[in-house]
Amino acid sequence: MHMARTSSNDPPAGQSLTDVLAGPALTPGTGTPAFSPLYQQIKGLLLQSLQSGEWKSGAAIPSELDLAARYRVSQGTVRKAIDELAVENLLVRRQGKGTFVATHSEQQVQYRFLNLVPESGDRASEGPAQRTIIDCKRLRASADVARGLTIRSGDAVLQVRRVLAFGGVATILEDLWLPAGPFKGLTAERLRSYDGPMYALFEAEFGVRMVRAEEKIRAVLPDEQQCSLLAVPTGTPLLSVERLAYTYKDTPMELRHGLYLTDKHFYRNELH
Amino acid sequence: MHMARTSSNDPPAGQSLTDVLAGPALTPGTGTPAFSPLYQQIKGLLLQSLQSGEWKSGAAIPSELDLAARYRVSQGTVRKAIDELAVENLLVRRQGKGTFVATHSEQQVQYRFLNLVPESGDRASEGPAQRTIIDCKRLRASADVARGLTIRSGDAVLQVRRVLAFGGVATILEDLWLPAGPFKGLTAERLRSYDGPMYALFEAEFGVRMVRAEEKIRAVLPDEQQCSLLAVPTGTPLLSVERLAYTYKDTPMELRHGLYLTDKHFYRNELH
DNA sequence: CAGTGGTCTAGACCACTGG
DNA sequence: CAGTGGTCTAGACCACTGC
Repeated sequence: MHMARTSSNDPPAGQSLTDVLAGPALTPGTGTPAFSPLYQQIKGLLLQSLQSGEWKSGAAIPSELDLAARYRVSQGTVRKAIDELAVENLLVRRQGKGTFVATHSEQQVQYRFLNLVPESGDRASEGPAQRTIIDCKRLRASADVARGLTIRSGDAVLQVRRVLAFGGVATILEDLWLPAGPFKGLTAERLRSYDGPMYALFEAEFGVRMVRAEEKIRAVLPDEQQCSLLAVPTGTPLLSVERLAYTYKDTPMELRHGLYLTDKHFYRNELH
Repeated sequence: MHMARTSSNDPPAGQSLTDVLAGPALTPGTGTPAFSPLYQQIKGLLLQSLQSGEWKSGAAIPSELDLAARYRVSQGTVRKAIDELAVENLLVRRQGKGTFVATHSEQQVQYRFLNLVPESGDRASEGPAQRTIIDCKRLRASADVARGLTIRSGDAVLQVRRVLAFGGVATILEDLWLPAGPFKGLTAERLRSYDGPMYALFEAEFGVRMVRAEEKIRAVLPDEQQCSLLAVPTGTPLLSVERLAYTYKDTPMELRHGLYLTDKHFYRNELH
């Protein structure tokens, strides 16, 4: 078996890291073992603890020294693993306090996944969004929805429709599709009674943390129903935002289609 | 003067880093000196060398060991500085070869700042864009343009208009505004004769490297002229993409307004 | 004050590239 | 094979938090 480390720097005997790893991690199709740095393996273990729910949303994970002892590696190595998870927004470091599991239920990151901002650029000025749940239905996945969520066509899904308004002006119309399994018990009433971002509710009620998402954006003209829900005249161009949101391990957990009125707002993006 | 390091770990006497730094780096408004880690200061020096043109686009910068010797710090410290610049896409690391100044003139990153992708998701399949320069005029900055580029209203700017087509289908109509100073001598002919991304030409001809950009995206309806240039019927919704591109030191160097036809393409974005 | 993350060093060794 | 970036360790000390 290929090991990441075979030098004299190996930790003293005991339950070494390689003992708890699954296998040699071969690269399929090549005869050469895939080199996997120790910190990447640690990262995988941390990810596992996150996914398994060992550490709850918003809670502190063990200190770097504790983790180093647990995995029998140096602090620097777990640091590097945590660094990457922090960059990916799965963990949040707070100097002097500890390292915490990222969550959608904090004021400062309320809109982590919403790139629509008011013309002024200042979200605080327009105040919080007014959320209106239109309905929440259980139905069978269409081919499109099934493909997005990588489930079988016809599998049970929940469809949520809602409108977001800012300063009393309806601005976003959204349809969401969720796999019925992980979100069993979700109702329109529950959605209406929850005061906070939907992803925060998903964390709290269903233990589902959205970690990453991809969006496909187009310009479209709304149909009659969409016009009436957003209270805009026909012929008003809207942003169509199709989002696929993933939880850990790149598992798609939500398909979302949004229509954004970009009259007084715009979709902000940063390029690097 | 506040120094980042005052411990016994200080390097031996000689031209230490603090000798070459400008000042104490106070935080305005507070009486406490701003703590600036060594690697951040190194990062600033590297940035300076990039900005001054000491290292050309695409060229290798000195090795980590060389830089460590130059600045009299450990390899790990310059490593951390380079790490950040690599994350920001200012530098590119290549194991075994060296660290290079990022450039827009490489095949693999041709479309670093263009988020429009074909429906298939595969850019290679549609081949390279056909670029048509419509004109390149020298004129006086309007209030809007001046505000974006943080110059004075009425200052000389260059305006470029072009159309990009994919597979023969006009898809993007763009207007660019550039400060006339840094881009002195730019003509429509020069733009037409250059085979490659415009930002690559900017690097090669004017030493201007675009490093970062912000985009504001809206859905709009094109006017008559825009319709004819893109060969779409009136009433076709288009993506309006307003980009402000920056070079080093957060200096805005280009204002760009694009209209994207999202019929067979979409604007792709990743959320974290 | 103890405990946390953050910085810095010095040195060893590994993986990769090219002559 | 020498030179580059990449990993890992061990240990010291700094900055920040909260009791």
